[in-house]
Amino acid sequence: MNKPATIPATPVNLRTACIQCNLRELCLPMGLDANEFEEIDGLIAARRRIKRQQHLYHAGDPFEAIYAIRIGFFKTDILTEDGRDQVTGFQMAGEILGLDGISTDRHVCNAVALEDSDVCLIPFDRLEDISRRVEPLQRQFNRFMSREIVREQSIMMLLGSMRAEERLAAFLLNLSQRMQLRGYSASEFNLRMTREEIGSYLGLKLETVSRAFSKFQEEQMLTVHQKHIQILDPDALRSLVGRAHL
Amino acid sequence: MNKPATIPATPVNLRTACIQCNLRELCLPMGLDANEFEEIDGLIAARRRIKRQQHLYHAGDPFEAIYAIRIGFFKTDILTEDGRDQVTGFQMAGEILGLDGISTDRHVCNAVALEDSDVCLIPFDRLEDISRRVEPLQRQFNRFMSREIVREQSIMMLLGSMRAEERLAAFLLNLSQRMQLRGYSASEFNLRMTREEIGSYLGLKLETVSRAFSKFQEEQMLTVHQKHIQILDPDALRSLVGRAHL
DNA sequence: CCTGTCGTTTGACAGACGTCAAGCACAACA
DNA sequence: TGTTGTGCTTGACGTCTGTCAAACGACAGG
Repeated sequence: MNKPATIPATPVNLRTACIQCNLRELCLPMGLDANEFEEIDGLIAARRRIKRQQHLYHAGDPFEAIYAIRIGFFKTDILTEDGRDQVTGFQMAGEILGLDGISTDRHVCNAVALEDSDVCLIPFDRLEDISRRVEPLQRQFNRFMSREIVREQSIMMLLGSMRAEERLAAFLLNLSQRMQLRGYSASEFNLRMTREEIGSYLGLKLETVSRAFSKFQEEQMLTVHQKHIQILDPDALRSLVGRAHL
Repeated sequence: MNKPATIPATPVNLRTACIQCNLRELCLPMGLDANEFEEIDGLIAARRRIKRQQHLYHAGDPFEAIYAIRIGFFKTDILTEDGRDQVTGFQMAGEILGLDGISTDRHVCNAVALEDSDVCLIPFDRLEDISRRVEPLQRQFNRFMSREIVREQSIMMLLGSMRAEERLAAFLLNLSQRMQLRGYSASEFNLRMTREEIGSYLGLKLETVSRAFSKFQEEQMLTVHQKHIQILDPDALRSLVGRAHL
């Protein structure tokens, strides 16, 4: 049995990592042409395998690289000295981890795998370097940063102006849409996180999340069994989110 | 939609805009040396004067430039179709507006001046262009994007895990610190926004904000008269924020 | 198979904040 | 100086969500 020492050797040819990756149209190299793919050769320094419940990085770690998720599912969270703890996001294949570390040269949050995962390690100075030569990569990277800003704004909206059931509905619809983008069913999937983690992300207690699930099930909007979700009436969920509460 | 008619002519020599600007150590060109200042010549395309209550841009406007605030104070907010409205941030001199527009080529939120203001218009393609040649500018810009991500994460923490008084305390301390950075008093300043805008930002109703102010005043942490704030006991505010609620 | 643990569900209750309403302060303006 | 409007304060009350507690199912280890 081979225990992975540090960064496990990968048989993958990293020189063609992105070209061969079937996530390339979701991920950083989105929209690059053949020539440009040549140029971003060497963007990926390594692959790293992270087992369930392991950290990819910790808050406070020096920031050296960002990570593109190839396979798996992560959460990011922050734990403050006074014991406050909050999940700041859930990330899936094709999404980028670590952008918050750029500002202070240290990671601000923890990144934890919620299932066995596989990430591409992109040294940040290398990314900056190549970005200066490959305009579309620069453009794409800026878009990713901005997209993260927009994503967080929508969480702010959610936390600031929605009630429990609206929050959960918005959360499920968002998950559903991201699953679909990756070729999975939009209506049926398994949650990778606990009720407590959902609650933490949505600014709710786990009991409230659980009650909301039960309510949705009573009202035939979906079925829940453990982590398995089947959305029966997405429009009902949408109308929940889209209705200003009086 | 009251868009400002044109871009008013400015007598300023824009070729030396940043060099002569006393905000340069807070703003994008932070840390650039003399040579690099030469190179970012022409980064600023124009200045724009925005009167109180006027929009700098609207949600949905095509994204072409970001804005550096020279003088003044802004809020950004989002108004959804269903009538949900939320302030997503308050920005002061030296801070950058418009980063959220990069991802979709359209502005996501509205930017409204809360007092007569003056901004530097930075065409985004020009910024990208110069960033490719001037590494410190690229670096600095990436940091600004990342800083915005971190800022929003801290709002998420606030909205997700703090109670009303803690939120207001955190808000006031943040304002205070930013005032101080700009050479103003950390303990005494005027709010530029209404209770309703504060509430919207903090995910609270204006009455709750008002009550929290009154409570703080009763407890001698500060004095409030209208928009004038004097912080008497910053440590008391800090301990409010830093204490996990049981 | 039993047992302990963890995640979840559900109920009863309490408290923080929202809602609604009235009245006040201050500024703009006639 | 009076009037009007906007923003703010304060009170009474309702409700959503948090808190505390009990019990259940799934799963892992002995």
